[in-house]
Amino acid sequence: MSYTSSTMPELPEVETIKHELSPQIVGRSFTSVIVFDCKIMSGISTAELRRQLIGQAVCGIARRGKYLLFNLSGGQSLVMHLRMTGTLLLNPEALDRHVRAVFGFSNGVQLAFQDQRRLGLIRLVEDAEAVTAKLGPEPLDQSFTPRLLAELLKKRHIPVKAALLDQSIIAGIGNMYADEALFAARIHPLRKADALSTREIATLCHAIRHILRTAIAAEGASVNTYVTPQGHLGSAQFHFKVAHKLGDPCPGCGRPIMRIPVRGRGSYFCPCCQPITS
DNA sequence: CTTGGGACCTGGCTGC
DNA sequence: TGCAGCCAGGTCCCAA
Repeated sequence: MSYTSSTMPELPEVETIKHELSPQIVGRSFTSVIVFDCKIMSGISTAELRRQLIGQAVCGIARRGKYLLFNLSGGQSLVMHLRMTGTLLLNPEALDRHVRAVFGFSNGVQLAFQDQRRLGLIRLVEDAEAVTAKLGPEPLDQSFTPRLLAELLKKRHIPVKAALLDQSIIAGIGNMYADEALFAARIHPLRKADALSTREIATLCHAIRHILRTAIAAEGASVNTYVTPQGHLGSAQFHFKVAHKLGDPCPGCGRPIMRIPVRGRGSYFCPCCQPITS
């Protein structure tokens, strides 16, 4: 079976990027800003971006959902979202034609924002909270308990898969990890969120956390475009049981993995291990 | 509140 | 071999 679509950065990939960038960039200040594709920047000219960034230090790099937040010494934040095909690369040897912007730092480090499909975003904001306020809770926080998940899902009469993908309900889960979590919890993606039992929600909660933690330990999933800023391939895709595995035997029962659209998104699951009724 | 659709975007794939 | 057209999906936006 071959992978038919690209992985996009979800929570584990963005967390890995944060982890690799922090020791290189935190405490350093911007010395240069080059923008090759101004579409990536939202609402600010290159000249203005340069004027505001150069000389500012990066106090810290944080992740919220799938957003990467560079907190700056002047109080602003440089917010990046990689969307589908965005990657951040440290000190690239050559600039691919998909590189949209390059930031230089006081220690000589160069950071390239590369994005084949040009859906990624970079924004300079006064307050990162303005961007992240709409996001639901972080699934890896201690506070993300079965009780909280039950609270989030109980009024949602939508497919549970759609609920997991809704960033205002839970932040950071994308298509691949939603499928993996639902398989691990043996829940059909079309089950209504408000119809899950307490036991199913508890299982799903633990599955989400386990899947994400395992993927972070594997430095994310490299199915197509994703690489870490140091250029490593992630290996989380080797742990996948259903995501992007149409027709492969289910690791649970051996029957073929199926794919159905849920809210227009390809959803991989095992009809035998994840029955619609239960 | 929900669903459904389109828009954005481009490379890879399919089918003729 | 060439080319048109479809598809992938994170997020936003609009209509019903």
